[in-house]
Amino acid sequence: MEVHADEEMMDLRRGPWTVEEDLLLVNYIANHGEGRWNSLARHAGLKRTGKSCRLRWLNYLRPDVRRGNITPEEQLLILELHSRWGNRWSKIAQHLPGRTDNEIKNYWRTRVQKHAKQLKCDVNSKQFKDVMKYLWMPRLIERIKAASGVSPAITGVLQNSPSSHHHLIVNDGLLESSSTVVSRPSSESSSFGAVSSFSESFEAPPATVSGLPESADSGGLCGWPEEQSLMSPAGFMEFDQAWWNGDMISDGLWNNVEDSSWFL
DNA sequence: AAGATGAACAACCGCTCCCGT
DNA sequence: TACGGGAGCGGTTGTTCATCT
Repeated sequence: MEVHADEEMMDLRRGPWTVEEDLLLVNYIANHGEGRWNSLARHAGLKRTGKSCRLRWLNYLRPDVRRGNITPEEQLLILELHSRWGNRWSKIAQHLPGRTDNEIKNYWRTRVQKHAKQLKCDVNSKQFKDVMKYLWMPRLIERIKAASGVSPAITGVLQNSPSSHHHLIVNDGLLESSSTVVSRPSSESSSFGAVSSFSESFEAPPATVSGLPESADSGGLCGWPEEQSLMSPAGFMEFDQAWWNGDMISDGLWNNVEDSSWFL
């Protein structure tokens, strides 16, 4: 390949890193710190480009890199921050300590885009954003609550949420106050079947939360702080009305949602 | 048991921006 | 001010591993 002629001339390695290469890089940085990556690569005795060394260090070898599954809290943050900033992976990663932009990008592509594909809609479409906002994120919140109560990350998302909020649902034609929300009116009747429960009584959030933007620019799905929160009563009522009218999510889309448990 | 398929993740590529000269 | 090198970012590709048939 023409493109790699220079690298081949300089006998530069490509592809997966070996244990020996990792050790060389880690030891060099431990002794000399990070520096100019090209010269670092040379001085460390690595036959790699500076770029490759930087990527390996930042995404894999750095001691504070978190490994393992993306937690529901992190998923929720990613959904929210992506809705706010789009594909600004590094910016999003800044708010998920220990996670790299690459990891978040991969998560988005493999999980989120897959779900959009399953639902047969574009990941950037209003439809899919509604599914995220009204189905996926509530489910995540429910899971987080069930697992361990309200986490610091989640309280940040819920910064604008009321400390206690009951949601009106319709079940078999009866209005009742409940924490159960998000289900679909059946095609034959206007009743909600209970699907998920959340938002019942989140603790009052702290004034500031680490790991969250100090100044939000455009408002995301939850839209803190300046946009109306999903968790706010007004947000629910707006959603309810649209849902009741049947124009929130199309039947076809709903069938796809119903058929899958992907948002868990 | 073996091949096919898909998901998850690691790594690379090209572009842009920034900064020093 | 223009230019060149380094660094960072987002998109894309390649590889590995697990699951399915």
